[in-house]
Amino acid sequence: MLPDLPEATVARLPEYLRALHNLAEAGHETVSSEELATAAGVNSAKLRKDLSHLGSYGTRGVGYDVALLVDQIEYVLGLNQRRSVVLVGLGNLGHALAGYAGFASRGFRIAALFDVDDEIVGQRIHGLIVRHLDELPLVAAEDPIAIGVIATPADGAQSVADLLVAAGVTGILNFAPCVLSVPGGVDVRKVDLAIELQILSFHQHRKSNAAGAAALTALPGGLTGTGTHHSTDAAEAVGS
Amino acid sequence: MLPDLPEATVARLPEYLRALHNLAEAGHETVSSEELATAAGVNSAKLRKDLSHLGSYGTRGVGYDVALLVDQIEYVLGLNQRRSVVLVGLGNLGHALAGYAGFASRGFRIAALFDVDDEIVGQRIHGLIVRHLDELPLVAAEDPIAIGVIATPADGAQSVADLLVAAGVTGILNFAPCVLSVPGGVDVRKVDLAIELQILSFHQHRKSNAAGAAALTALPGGLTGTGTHHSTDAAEAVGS
DNA sequence: TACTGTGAACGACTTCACAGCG
DNA sequence: CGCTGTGAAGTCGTTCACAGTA
Repeated sequence: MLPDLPEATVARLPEYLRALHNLAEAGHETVSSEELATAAGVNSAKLRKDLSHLGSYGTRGVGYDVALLVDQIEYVLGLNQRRSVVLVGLGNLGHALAGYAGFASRGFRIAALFDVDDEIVGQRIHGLIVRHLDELPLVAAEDPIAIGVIATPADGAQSVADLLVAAGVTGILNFAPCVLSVPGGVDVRKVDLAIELQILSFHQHRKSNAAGAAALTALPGGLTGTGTHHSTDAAEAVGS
Repeated sequence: MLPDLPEATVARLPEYLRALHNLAEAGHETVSSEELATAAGVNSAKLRKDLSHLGSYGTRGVGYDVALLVDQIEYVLGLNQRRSVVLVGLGNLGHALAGYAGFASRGFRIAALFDVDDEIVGQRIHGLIVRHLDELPLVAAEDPIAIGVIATPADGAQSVADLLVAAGVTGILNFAPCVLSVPGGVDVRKVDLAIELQILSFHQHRKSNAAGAAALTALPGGLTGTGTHHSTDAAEAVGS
């Protein structure tokens, strides 16, 4: 029933979905691969190939039906069934995550907040009482947890992951700066601010080192601006 | 001077760096590719190839000198020169980011906080006064800004990006759920919680759909546990 | 001997370019 | 005619397996 999607495609589907929601709100009923691609920040060939993997049917000469495509993508991503999310660690970051609107927007429900600090346990944050981490098994027994978000310091993260796994969680989003080891079948994704900054730093270091050399090897024709970037391509009109 | 590194390698260097710092604190003077690889959550072949791109010299039969490797990686990533970071948008998330310790830990310095909301401008957050976004050019003129972090709602993000670029910023970290378009030579990286959750959701949906089929097509030999995962490989000891 | 560094095989993803359909 | 869907080519990244060295 579910097609086998390349990881790279899966990672882009949520972006397509957001672009489609925007288009729907703006009143578009159909959209061409070219339009949707620019809205999502990719090129149209990639978008078409991605959508073709879903077996999704566009209409040649017309484009894709926006509402239909939304349904297809939401189905494939499993966004129909509401998934319970628990958040562990309510320091600065956890506090912010608890209030993040994007959480609720796509079928995710924050089921509980956990911490181990006595100063934090018992507090009400964005409408939920923070419970002690020890209660996690009870909560999980009541209402199966789909996804656990770890926003603790690095040293506690592995043991939190172990608890989550023991409670039946099969998807973990890790904000702690460390590697987690989990049994097979459990999916871990990592978000790390410091890593992102260091990658940006590399590219700047690279550019400033290249600057001297670039002056010497300047291309005849002198079109600058095609620098190092994996980012959104800003070229607006490539004259033919 | 700087070697040409594959993007995939660049993205892993910060993780190696963190692992190395941990090892150094634990008193290790040298480390083998195998040890470092597990500490960083990759396999050893990948690690060796990555390091070989830096032209880094390990010692055959021994391993890598921890302190030396730290220096090499920090140099390549450009972490020697302190880079100024500005943060735009001090809602829930921005507030948390302003207090994030990881910011300062690797040569990044928060130079200023900006917002447009009169309720927020003027507040002191983690030791810095929030300034109005209009003052960005002044701040940039005084002290060149390397990296801009956008933590605003999606609708404001593009114009913030434009202002940052106009102020000479060449690296942007975008937390807003939207695509930014920037001129060539400006590097944008995106962090999006909702996307990560949706990817996790996909894998769960996939697993639960596969469950029925898997029971029928169970492999002779019956080794379960090698599920769908791009995550840290949890295999602890693969007996030979 | 124990480990690194690396050519070569492999696999994944992207891009091209066009056949084919509405 | 315009646009999707897709084979085929090209690019990038990973893994293997071993030669070579301290």
